[in-house]
Amino acid sequence: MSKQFQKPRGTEDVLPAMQPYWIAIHKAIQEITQLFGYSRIDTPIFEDAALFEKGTGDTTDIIEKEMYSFADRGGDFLALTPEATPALCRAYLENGMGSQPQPVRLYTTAPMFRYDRPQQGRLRQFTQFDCEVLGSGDPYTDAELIELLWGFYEHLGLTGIEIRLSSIDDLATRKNYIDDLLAYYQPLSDSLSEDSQRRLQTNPLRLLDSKDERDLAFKEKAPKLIDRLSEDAAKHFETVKESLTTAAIPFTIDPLLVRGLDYYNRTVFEFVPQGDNRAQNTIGAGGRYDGLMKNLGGPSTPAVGFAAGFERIILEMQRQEKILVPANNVTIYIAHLGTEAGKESIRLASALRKNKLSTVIGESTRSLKAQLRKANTSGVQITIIIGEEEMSRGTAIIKSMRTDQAQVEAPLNTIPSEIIKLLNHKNDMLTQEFSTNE
RNA sequence: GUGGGCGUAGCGUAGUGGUUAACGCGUCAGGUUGUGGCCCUGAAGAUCGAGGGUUCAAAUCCCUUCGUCCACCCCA
Repeated sequence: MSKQFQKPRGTEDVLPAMQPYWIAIHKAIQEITQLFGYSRIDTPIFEDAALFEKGTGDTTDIIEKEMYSFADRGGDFLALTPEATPALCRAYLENGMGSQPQPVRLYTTAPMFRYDRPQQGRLRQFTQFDCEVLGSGDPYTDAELIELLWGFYEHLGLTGIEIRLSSIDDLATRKNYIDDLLAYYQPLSDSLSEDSQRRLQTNPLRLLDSKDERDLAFKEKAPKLIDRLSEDAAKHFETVKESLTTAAIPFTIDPLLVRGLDYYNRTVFEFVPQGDNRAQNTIGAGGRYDGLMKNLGGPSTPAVGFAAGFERIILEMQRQEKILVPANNVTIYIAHLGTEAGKESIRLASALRKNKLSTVIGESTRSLKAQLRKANTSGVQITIIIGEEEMSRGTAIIKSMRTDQAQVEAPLNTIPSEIIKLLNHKNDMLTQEFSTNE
């Protein structure tokens, strides 16, 4: 025996039992993006690695240590997409979407890849729902995306989601702020956690994100960017807040909110389930990135977007006990005995399927009893029985599995219509039950 | 990348040095002549994650490795 293969670390099989969640998410995405007028786009699963180095930022962890990059046989240096935004921006630029009516509203769902150590809510291959509004600096679009994402979770029946909102201003102001932040933290260096001492060097904004007890007090007193926004950024932020209030979307201002990717400016936001203390609990996040397109070599084009991770949303659905089970779609099971009946069951199944009736054929190796047992556990509504006796008479037996009605024998060519009649009758009874209950 | 917990049939578990590794669910087959659900009986299915070591003897102790979970880091 050769060894059992295992899926690569940090990947998941989405088994049939989990498909209802995926279907529900895809459906919610389809509905909400349609309501907001977004168009679907699909981009390749791998791109020029430099796209992300320039786009996401070559000092971010995502690029520095987590990117699945490789040289292909022709020597091109490629990467499996670690995030969608740079890829969508590339597609926007490459396909001349800047010449279409602006802004361009796009969404996609795609697998993303990051070489990271897996834990709950963190996978090496995960799936994101991604929305971008390209070609507008209007603060209304920021609010629109937040409203869209809010509506998306509503469609899924999720409750208790908190929106954390902040503004990180534009690059110049932020740079000055970071200098001040460093000036504040530098003298305190010895009292900080090891991680935060490192952050002083690598990513000062992350100081505000520290969970270490030693850093908490300093964090509180640290200067906050949101208190000193530039006039333009402050005005922009005000409009975003007003728009959200108008749309009746609740949010909290989080002055400590920082985003991991270099390209963000002004509006940043995160969606976090309340009462969830798990580490990887952000189920959606995004912000504005007015500088990205220019970084990618295109004309300066303002844009804003978000990403939401399927797997984390599913964890939250389960935490909220939104338990979904696979629907049994099969209506009819054909139990058959003997070779002639076996052939007839193929003809019958074909006829039934042409009538849009979902049908499976029983296993010829099994006894009639075993076939019926199987029909029962698989939850079909109707079992058709054909044996030698029925074949000699040119008939088949229709047996209802969910009601106490006696089984009936009918000529083969009338089976589909008989079954349709039976199913409609049952549906009529159901609607009657519903209406009398009112 | 760092620290810690855990890996026994498809799933959930028992067994913590000593004869052929146990139980429940599930699967499959039977319970007379061609009819499901309940019940009964039986069977298949595990080289106890993998590799090495200690021992007369290892699922059980030790080491390595892989996977997984939790936290950090980071982020969806």
